[in-house]
Amino acid sequence: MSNWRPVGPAADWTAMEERVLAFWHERDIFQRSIDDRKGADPYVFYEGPPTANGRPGSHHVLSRVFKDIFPRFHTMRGRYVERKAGWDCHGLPVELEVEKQLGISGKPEIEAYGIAEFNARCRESVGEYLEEWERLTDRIGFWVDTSQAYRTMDTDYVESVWWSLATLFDKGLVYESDKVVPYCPRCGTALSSHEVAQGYKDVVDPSIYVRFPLVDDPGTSLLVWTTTPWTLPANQAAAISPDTAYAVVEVDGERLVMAEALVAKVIGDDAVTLRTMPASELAGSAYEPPFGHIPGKHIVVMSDFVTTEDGTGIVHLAPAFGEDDMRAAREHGLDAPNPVDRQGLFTDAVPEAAGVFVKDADRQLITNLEGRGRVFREKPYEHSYPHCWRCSTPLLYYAKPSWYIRTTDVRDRMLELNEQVGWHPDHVKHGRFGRWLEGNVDWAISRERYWGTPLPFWRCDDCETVTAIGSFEMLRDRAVDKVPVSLDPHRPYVDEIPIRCGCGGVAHRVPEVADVWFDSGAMPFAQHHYPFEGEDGLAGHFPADFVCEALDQTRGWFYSLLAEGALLFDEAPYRNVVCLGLILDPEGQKMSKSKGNVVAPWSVLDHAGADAFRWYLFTAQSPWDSFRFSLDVVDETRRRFLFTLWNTYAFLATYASLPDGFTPGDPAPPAAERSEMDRWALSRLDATTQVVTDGLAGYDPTNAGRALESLIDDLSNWYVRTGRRRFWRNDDATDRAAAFATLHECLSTVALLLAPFCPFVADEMWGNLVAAHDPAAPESVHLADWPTAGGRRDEVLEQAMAAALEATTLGRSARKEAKLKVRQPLKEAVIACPPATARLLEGLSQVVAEELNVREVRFVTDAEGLVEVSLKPNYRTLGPRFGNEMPAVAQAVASLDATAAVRALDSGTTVEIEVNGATQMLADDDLLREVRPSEGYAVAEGGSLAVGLSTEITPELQMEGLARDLVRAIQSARRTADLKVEDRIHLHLDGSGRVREAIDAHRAYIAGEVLATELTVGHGLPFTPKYREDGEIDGEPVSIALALP
RNA sequence: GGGCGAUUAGCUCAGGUGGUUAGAGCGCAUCCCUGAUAAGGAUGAGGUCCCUGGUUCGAGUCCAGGAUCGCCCA
Repeated sequence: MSNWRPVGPAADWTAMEERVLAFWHERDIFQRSIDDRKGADPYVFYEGPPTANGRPGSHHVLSRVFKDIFPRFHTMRGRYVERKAGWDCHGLPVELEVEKQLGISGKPEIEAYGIAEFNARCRESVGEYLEEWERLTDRIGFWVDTSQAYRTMDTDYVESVWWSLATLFDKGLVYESDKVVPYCPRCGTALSSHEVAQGYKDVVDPSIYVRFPLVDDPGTSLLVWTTTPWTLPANQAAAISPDTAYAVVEVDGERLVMAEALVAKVIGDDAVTLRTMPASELAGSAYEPPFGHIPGKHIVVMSDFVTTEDGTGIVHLAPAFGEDDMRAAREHGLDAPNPVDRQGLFTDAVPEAAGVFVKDADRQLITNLEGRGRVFREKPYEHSYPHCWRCSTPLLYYAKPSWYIRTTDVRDRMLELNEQVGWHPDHVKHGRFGRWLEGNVDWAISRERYWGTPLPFWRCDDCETVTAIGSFEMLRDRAVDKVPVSLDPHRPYVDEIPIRCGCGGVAHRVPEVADVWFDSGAMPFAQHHYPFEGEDGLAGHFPADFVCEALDQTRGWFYSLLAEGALLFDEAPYRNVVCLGLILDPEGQKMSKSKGNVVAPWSVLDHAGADAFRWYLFTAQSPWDSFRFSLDVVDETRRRFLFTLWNTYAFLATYASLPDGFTPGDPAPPAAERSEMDRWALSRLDATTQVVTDGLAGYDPTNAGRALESLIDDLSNWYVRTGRRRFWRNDDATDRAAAFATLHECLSTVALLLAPFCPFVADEMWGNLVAAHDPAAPESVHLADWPTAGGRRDEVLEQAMAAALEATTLGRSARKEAKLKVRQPLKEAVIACPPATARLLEGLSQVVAEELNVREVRFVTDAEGLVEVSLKPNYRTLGPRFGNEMPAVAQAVASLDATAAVRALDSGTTVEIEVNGATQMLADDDLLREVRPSEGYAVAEGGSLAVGLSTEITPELQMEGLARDLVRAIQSARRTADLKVEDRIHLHLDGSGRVREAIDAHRAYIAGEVLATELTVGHGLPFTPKYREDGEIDGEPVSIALALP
């Protein structure tokens, strides 16, 4: 009793996927796949939390399917793989979105609106697209538990983050410092270096060469170059390079001072150098500041950071607006006045531009300078300048107090830990990521914003001591007033909870919130509310075996995870990292809404389905390369791979379900006793199982997938195509059983191997191939164990099959050349090849004969005139032996009598050649043979063999060809008449004399092929036909009539 | 300006440790097959392997320099 479900064409792939999805939900397959492995060795996966306040795009599908494939694989391998989803909730992106919704902008307007209400809106906003994210996650088959998702805004999560910040504070790793930081005046907050990294843009700024007239040397000016004219009002000094020579040059009657090396570049050939001096001579000179309102020393100082790569070798110092400037100012005891407010507007200290945004003030400041004859030259300067990664406002470098984590303390440790991580691609370890770590600077973690984890630091109003609060319990203990039971640990509520300081005073929370990257870097412990819950701590949850994100996360999540892992646990938080490339449009341009080249994931899913989408992403190229993505490429994937797979599967299911078919478990000969084709298929299967296993274990789905694709191609286009007859109306029941058992095992195993890649079709196949027939088998492929290679690898056989394939290819080529169509049988094919190849091919000559439609395949390997032989040197063996004598060797080989040499080699002796006067012996291995049949055949040659076809068509062969044409015509008639494959018919034929002759000669063959239980010939129909047609074959009239018996 | 990566057919990509006809798919052209059929297959055209130099008997592959593109950083 067979339970085969009919398999139609792969027309509606998405409907199949929806069906499988429903099955998973109904039977709770995902949860069971985890629960089944409870107690097993855990395989830890961390979900890097996306922010769900926007629609998911195709690039999210990329990372989500890569996050899916390895956990699925390791689950099947027997590991316990929990998969907790997560959502990043805090941060500027969310605040900005809400600002947009509310139609407000900037901090003053937010505060006017009210922080409590504003944060409430933020909380709502992060869930806005949650439903779509979950729907997409489900539809692409990303198995992750969204019902237990961690959210960085949750009270428990925040408490864990507090614990970590307080721990670091108590270790002395947190400090507050006045530093020049990249600052977004619109958002009103400093940005961390990894945020700055995301916002570089090429812009054109005005650059000017400004005169700083020397006080003691009227008519002489320092020449200073700057690309930020707006910083000139805050000028405090001019810096020069201590190792550089400076020159006084005369230009158009004035004297200018600059680095000697830059004179030609800046002034040109007109410059007349009056004298040069060492930097030390220039140091200490006083000059007239560009703007006079802000007091300062306004002298020349020496500083190491000054170079002569561009500019004039004299740098204007505005300590409030540059990191180097600030350091130099400290060295030389200079002040750092800051005439710019938090919105980036000039204060009244700069009357020329009071109230103007600094970047907009450039023009009027330059005009002002020009009016006073201070501008030597102005030219637009194109450079890349950092912008706010969310709102695109140009960042200012700006001195202000910020909170820092002393990551530089663990820099070396992070480098050590990085050594333990398996990076994919591996060059990231010492390249992009390693170099980034080497240049580590302290992590600026404070943000003067609203929607984020509040820094758990309370500063005493009296003694200014800072206390770090590491838990809500501690907060309750220390709070001046009673803390509500349902505390929302966000602003403004925590701001309103003063605590008692040790000095007896009262402390208030500092106003800042934490960098969102600190939140996400805390997920290994915060997602489990560590250390507040459970005895086991992080056992089984740390470190991760595997994380995966886009390559740009080297400075983002990959870094924040490692930094927090090193600081808190002295351990690398992940063992393997897979980096993913960008999704680009077909022209290689970044997808962006403004360009209108975005491919929405839903359009791909609705049209091509999730399996095709996934397969494309896994196999198109290495994951870290960019994807030139379009619907077309996914569609091509589907046609090429999935349809081929489906056809093969449909073939098996269709024929197995016929009365003479097959039910899994039917007795079949052991693999070793099956035919060459079967053993070859099983050998290929075992080889592929090994490659796919190794590939996935090594985080290389690309080569694993490609190996699988090549197996499917072999099965479809060689094993099934050449073996179709074995499955249907094969009187040899043993052979039939062997064929079915082989193909069934191959496809069942393919379903297992494919399960992590294309979980839908894999489960669909599994259901029909395995689960439907075996009550003991898991009902879903995702509950099954990963297959192991069966040890049936036979490399000699695989080599032989490759030769057989080559022989058929060459034979077809020869047929084409001779214009002999394949349906016309020919007498023989002659395969000329070395004896070793012939031995390989002998067992497969039947297959070759059928493919080429020849009665006989003959091998010619000797040198008796049937073949022509030529010899070439085998460079691989001879090269190392003869080195630079190789040209002479090649010449000697060419002049050998090939026929005699081959005869000698075949009889086991060696061949002598003379190289530069010395006699050398060559063995069989040292010479490559090229053999081809002699005259009288249509020949095609390949690398190691040549195939000749006898071109003579005897009347007998012609009859046979005609009979085959007839069969084809009758089969076509059967189809037109809408008969079932297994319907028996009465058949009546008529035609010319030659046609009748062919029918007489091949009567049994024709009747057998077309399932005719009765075959009559001649005029006048002996029955009422169900269908009839008249036509021509090979120019001969033919009429066909058929009826059901 | 620095780091990392890439550059192979019209397009998308493969090409252990150097070895003498550089491969596949798509597209194109010409065909074949006909009970896997709303499929399948073959043959062919198409290549200065980015450029220049070097190492070597021999370089798509190794080395140096350069060009272009991308990402990251200053």
